Amino acid sequence: MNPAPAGRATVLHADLDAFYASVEQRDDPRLRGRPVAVGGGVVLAASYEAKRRGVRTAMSARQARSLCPGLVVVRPRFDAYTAASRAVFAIFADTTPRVQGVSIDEAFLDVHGLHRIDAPPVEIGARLRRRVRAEVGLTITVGVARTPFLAKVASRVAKPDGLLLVEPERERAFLHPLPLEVLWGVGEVTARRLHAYGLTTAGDVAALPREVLVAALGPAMGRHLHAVVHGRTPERVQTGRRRSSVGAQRALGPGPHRPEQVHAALLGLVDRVARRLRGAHRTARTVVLRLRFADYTRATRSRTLPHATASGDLLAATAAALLAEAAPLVRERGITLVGVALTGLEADTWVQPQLDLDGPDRSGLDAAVDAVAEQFGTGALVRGTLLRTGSGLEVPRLPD
DNA sequence: TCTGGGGTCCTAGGACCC
DNA sequence: TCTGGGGTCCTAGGACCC
Repeated sequence: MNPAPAGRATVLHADLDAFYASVEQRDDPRLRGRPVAVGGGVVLAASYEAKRRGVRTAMSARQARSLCPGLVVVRPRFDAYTAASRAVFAIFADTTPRVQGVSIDEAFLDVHGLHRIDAPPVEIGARLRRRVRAEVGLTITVGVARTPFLAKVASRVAKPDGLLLVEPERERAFLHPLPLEVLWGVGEVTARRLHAYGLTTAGDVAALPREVLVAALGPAMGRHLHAVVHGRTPERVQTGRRRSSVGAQRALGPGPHRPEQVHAALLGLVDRVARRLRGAHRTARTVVLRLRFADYTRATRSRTLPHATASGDLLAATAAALLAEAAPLVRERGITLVGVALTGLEADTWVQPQLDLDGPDRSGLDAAVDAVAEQFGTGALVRGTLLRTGSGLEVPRLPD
């Protein structure tokens, strides 16, 4: 962080506090002021009353209860969280057109240029907090800084129910005393590696040459961390990014599970993600099967198709083939979780469903066209190009 | 401490091509 | 003859985020 960096603090990071738990406390007055965890077997979110007593996300409910005897565990209500998130994001969009959603409960807002007609960034942040509280009934913390990364760290430090501005000339003074775990992107493994070198703060890391970090952590993480502790991260908020994968998974419990059960669970998951894929007007090229076993080891198997598709049948057949390949692993280790992800997503200018025209019923082109209409709606225009018998049809989608 | 469900990005080896 | 270097794609695994 050489001389004071140019640029002004015009990036906001807005992050709802203990989101799921706060929605539960908002909707049920009996939960207010009490330690609350949302989840079933595992804690998905904890209220600040619970966090103060050591309850953490991803902890088992049993462990959480033993740490915090009065803990109230409530089942998640995802519809309520989605609705609350939409309401908050509507306020974001009303604040600035340049919003980058990070997850269901946080976003970056670029308020560069708004101060002339509106107010300084800190005041925009303060007003955002008032509006979210008044209109949605939730508390939100806002960090304001020159870059998204610094704004994110600022909101972490300011939580809960806070507002923190990091002025460009104070970045080093703000960042360097912080424990390195606070840095976005430094998790358990990286923190442990750095601790092994006797490093505990961001400032400790900043004292090291880049080559040392690269040697210790690998090229990407080493370069990233070096840039981070010297305040050199991108200044732009990235709007208009599209998701690059969709997935679903299901824990099956300790088992043992019969192969037909696993197969049926997988088909249910494929059906779900294929629907979401089509709902988003996207197609996918790669199917990834995710497995977890009784010994908590994991495995993935993937297959890339010659063409992107949104065909539920083809995706299901591909996933089933991957599961069949992994059958020996499943038998030996005992499966406890099955998941499917679709990657290599493509835009929806056209789709190429792979239809087996030489299938057992030999139903031919008409049936194939019907299947396309059923899957993609009558808005799909069938061009009718038979690429090769059995290989598929090109189906351009009409513009909305 | 025995663990949910949704994502992003990076690494490394092998195949294949020029 | 026998062996270079670079690039891309695919597959599997891992770290990290909320």
